[in-house]
Amino acid sequence: MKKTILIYGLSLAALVAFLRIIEYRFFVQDLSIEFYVGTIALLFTGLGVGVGLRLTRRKTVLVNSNFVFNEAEFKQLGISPRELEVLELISRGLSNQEIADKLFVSLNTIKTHTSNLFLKLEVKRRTQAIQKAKELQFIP
Amino acid sequence: MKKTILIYGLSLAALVAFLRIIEYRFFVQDLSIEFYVGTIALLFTGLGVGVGLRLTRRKTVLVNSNFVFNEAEFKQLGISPRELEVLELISRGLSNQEIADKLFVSLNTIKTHTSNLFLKLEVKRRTQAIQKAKELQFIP
DNA sequence: GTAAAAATCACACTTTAGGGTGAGGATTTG
DNA sequence: CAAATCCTCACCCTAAAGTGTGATTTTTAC
Repeated sequence: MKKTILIYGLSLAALVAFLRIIEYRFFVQDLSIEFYVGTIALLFTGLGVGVGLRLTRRKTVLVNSNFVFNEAEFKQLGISPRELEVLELISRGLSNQEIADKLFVSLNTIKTHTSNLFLKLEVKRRTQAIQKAKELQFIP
Repeated sequence: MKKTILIYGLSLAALVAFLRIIEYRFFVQDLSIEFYVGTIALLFTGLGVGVGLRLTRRKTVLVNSNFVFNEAEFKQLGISPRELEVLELISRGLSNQEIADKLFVSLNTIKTHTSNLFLKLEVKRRTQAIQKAKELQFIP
């Protein structure tokens, strides 16, 4: 990003300097104003497109590899942190017993969490919960 | 895209016309050339960024919606077409009974399919099957 | 036309998941 | 401090999932 800004500034400065130097010719030769405007417009459109592409390239990568948690929807559904933790382990394919062992709590506790999760996610099964959680971007 | 080009052309034309109209002031008031260059550069950089964003937005959508089935791995595991069908419905969150109803076969048939699937995918649960199937790109 | 693979189903059985209810302890918040 | 959340756990019961074995019928392929 800093490189982009630097290149940008230098391009602008160079262009201005160039125009300054040939300033007298600007009036003498009577090149149309459209020509200069067009040239500048073209140059900076190209730069702008480059910047735009660079901006979205990062966003695209973010969408594909990184994961943006949907905080808004998450809070609206009132899911607790512990429940989210359980949800993630469910999506990894763990059984309730395995989750219980991993979190050092009883099987019944996990069952309670999952029950509450299903209520909040409005689903009936863990497989549906996985689907919905991915849709809502609670898990990658 | 056509709209973009149209807007672009109109912007350029409008700018040229505008400069034409105030052309005499351009020399009389001796506003610095940097000002004009900067203005044009800024304007068209903005437009360029817009174009760049629009270009990549489509690509992003394509990346997210397209899905390439992993035929090679699929054949290697020896999964049958019917099993794949069941696998997909499992990943959609359907129960065995629902799958049976959808495919007009008995619950036991679906159980057999899932059992064979789990063997071939080397998993123990349907939630794990979902995970693995997505990893191997059998399902989106 | 026969062997192999795929699809179908049954029955019995075990394990896991899920629903409902209640309840105690910890932490936060007004 | 009182109310509200959250986390924890128990018990009971039903539903769904998964295992194992065996068998019949299509389909496919050679």
